[in-house]
Amino acid sequence: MLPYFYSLILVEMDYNFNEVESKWRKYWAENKTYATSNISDKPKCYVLDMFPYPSGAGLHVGHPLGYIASDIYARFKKLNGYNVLHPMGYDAFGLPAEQYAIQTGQHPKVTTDENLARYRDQLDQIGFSFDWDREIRTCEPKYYKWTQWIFGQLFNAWFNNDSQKSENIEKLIATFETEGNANVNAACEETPVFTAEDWKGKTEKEQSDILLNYRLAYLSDSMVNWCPKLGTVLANDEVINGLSERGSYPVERKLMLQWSLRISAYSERLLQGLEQIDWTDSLKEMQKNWIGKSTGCSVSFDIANSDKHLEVFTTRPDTIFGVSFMVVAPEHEYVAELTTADQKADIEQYITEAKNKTERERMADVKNVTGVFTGAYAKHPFTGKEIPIWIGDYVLAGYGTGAVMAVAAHDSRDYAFAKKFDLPILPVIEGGNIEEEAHEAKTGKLINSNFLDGLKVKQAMKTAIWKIETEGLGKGKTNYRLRDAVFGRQRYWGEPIPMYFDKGIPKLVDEAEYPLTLPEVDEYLPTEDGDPPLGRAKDWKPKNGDNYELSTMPGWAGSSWYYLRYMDPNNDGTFASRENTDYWNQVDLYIGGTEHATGHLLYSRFWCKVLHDLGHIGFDEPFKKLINQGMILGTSALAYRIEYAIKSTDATNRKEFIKAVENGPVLYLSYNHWLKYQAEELSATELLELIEKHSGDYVNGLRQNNLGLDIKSFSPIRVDVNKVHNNEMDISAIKNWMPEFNSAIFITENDQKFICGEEVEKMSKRWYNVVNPDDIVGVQGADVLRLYEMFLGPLEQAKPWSTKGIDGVSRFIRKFWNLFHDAEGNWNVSDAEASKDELKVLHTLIKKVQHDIENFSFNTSVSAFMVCVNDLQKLKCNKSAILKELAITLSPYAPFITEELWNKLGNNESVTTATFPKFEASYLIESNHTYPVSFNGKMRFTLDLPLDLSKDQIEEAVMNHEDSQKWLDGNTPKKVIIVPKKIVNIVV
RNA sequence: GCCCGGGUGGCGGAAUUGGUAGACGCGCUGGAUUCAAAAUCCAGUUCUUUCGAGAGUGCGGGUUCGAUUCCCGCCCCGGGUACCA
Repeated sequence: MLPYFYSLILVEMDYNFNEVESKWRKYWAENKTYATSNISDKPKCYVLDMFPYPSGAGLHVGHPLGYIASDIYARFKKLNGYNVLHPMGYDAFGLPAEQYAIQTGQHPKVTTDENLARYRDQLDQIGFSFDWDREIRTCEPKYYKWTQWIFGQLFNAWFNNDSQKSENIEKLIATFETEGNANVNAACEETPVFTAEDWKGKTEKEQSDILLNYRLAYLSDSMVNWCPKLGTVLANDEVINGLSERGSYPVERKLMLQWSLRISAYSERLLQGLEQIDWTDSLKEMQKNWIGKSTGCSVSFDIANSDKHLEVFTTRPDTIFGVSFMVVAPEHEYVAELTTADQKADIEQYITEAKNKTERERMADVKNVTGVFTGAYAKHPFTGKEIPIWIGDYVLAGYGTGAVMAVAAHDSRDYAFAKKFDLPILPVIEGGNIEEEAHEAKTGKLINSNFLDGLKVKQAMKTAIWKIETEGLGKGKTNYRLRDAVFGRQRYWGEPIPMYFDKGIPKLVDEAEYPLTLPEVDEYLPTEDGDPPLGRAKDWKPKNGDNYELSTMPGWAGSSWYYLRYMDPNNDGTFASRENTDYWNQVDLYIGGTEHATGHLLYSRFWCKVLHDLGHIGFDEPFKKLINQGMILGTSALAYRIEYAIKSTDATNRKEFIKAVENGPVLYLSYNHWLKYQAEELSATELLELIEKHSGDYVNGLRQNNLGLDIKSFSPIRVDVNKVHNNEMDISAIKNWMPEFNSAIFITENDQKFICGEEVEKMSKRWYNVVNPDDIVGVQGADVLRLYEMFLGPLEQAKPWSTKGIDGVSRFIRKFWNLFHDAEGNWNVSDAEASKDELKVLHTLIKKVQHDIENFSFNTSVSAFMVCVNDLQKLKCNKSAILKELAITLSPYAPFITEELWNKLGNNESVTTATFPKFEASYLIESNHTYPVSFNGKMRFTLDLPLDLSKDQIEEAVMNHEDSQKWLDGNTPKKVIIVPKKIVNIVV
């Protein structure tokens, strides 16, 4: 034990992060160090994080990963003279708070505010440079006032296919009034043609219904994803494998009157826009797949003995002569008409079965091919041959026309259908193994195809479309998979949709009445009539109409435009002034998880384009560059519980004794013992000896009664990772953690350590593997947390959290501190001039860090800092000129310690006002370069040569080297390759 | 099935994009300091080796003076997506 005063001195000498961090946290808040001005001569840089939903569990170490990266970038940009917008806020409407409200009756606002306060506290500890004056919360009326306003903009807009832009609905109404809808080319529901006279003759209700077909926000009867358990509808991206994203409850298809947004109108622009933005390929690919563009053509097939036509969409018009049957979806509108009398019973039964299948069952049943013949025939448009028409549930009602021309030879699904029902398979492209499988490749020449014979597939496609178009059978066409987004939610905790109904006509709430605030309700459940919770609100009536819309907006409404509000967060006259949105413009860097690829990131782009088209903002892509941070996984700690029974070596009184000892202690085995036992390097006898050694009395007692342990198996038991450090368990902490470990016996390694096994899995409370950032900050300091999270690996890669190695970063911080202090802990910085070696070390670092930050390679620059500090330590460098620039360079990564040292270096202003040092190449130039010399690719020796030698001079110098003769071994070199500043290779 | 990523020591991961593979950190080994420990510092640490060297970046081939990097064919892991015609 150390004398008390001695340990005090030790503490004094070390960097006291607690004191320093709380000091600067306070200073930054009081001086508004990170407040950003909207007026500046400086170039702007907008660095944004995906704002969090404040859940009850608080932040875990995975959350700050992206925030730290963006903070480093923002601080770096600020040091480089940019006016940086780096805000934070909360996506505060959402299901968990409402579910909690249903259970407890506590208002979701209360829950949300509590969670939010904890989030703020956790974020503050990590030292982010957020401008908290710009904080936004999507659940606050002053914010959602403008979410409602944007909804109004969507309601009052339609998409003109000719201009490929949204336009004001007034313009469309004017057109209807002067010339009807015949010449209007809009993204809309199918609407019968009418003249100006017809339009004027229609009632208000009829006009309203027609306009709903055109509006970007519209009410319609549509098939929606209904989740009975959550009591609400969900958008397509909120349904994963037939289960709800939140809570994983079953989802079914249901026809409902619903608000939707016409995002499908923007399919092409959302696709094209991807070309102009700097996102990762994988993310762009996800959006491309989600939009799902496919080009081909529509073809109309006459139905035999009928005046109807069956229209299909195909991407393979080249295979038209291979059509051997047609399949329509069970929900297709012609099914009843097509069905012949003798097929009627079968068809009806099939349709009933298909209807009763849930989405999930249908998905699970993909391999099981089903279908029924309708009894009807279509006529081939070119050959006139009769083709049977079937129904089958592999054809989806919602895509294309809900009917396909089946080319069994060249489509695997059609092939499977044909095999199952013994339909003809007609190959029309040479090659492939038609006996075994469909020949889907788009290569080879056409055969058995009349005018297409001999053409290559690609030519045949063009020719077929041309022929189909000239014969009036169909048209070249593009289809998109992207569906309109269902916008209403039958829930309480969301923005009220600013609509009311007046004699059944939906009308927009007057702008002057925004925000339409969320009314209070007695319970957060649907009403007895099945209305959403808002139906419970008392005295909630519109001035002029009958009732308000009762559904609320989905979670993604508020997050679809929040990046705009940060630009002008307190503006009460508009969502954000044009002046501010023009200045801040696009988000220069957006960091967030990939899970929002088909939700938030698509909706935000959509809203941005609409606002742009309507003239409210000057750009039509919100996020110029986007980086996805990888998920941080948990590393669970395992202790191996020994499952044993008591065995007796003596039959006498066995029962009694067993009864007496049956509730023996729980035994846990340390990892290495367990490993050896599994590998049979540790015998059962040896294990028993080990157990005896650790449990002394217990095993002794057993033996005295002629009893022993019979080891059956091992169960890996998860223990709290926060009580395990570098795989070593703190046994006393675990014993206090949960009663079941209290009397347990831990069989340790030979060095008395108990080592845990590992299991990488998602961070979750139930695996006891959640690590909170505040725990790390409390023990190691915020700078260490920041540096360590960056050091963990590439930002974009998913990686398990592990505290292995955090000590290395902690050591680095201490070494860095010690550069400024002598052995006694006294300030020791000299004003002497820096040496050439010291300058070289510093400028190598500056160059590296600058390059790394610009390329988002934060992990490697932490390494560079470590190398630099080690080198300076070896040089015993304490020159202020070096240390000053080093502090600025490190400040984006470790703001607290650098702020403290910067201040101690005699600066009154925050380090954030400094200028990031420029590296000077002159310090890095070496007069000599060490050339590795290889013979036939094998490195043999190195040679120091001046940098300014010509190739010939280098060759001469190499050949004159004594070792060269040895490796040449009397041969003359065939070739000498010299890569300047890199390598010399001699081929013999 | 299809579309993206990825596979490098005991571990996390580097490699200026075709030029000395394994930076940096963890862990481990040895040493210094200490009455002792902690902390700190120094040295070593891909594997094999007869100490000359040889092999080596998932596997098999290819291009090249030279391949972790480029090409072809496989295997495995992660993510996305799915009867989308």
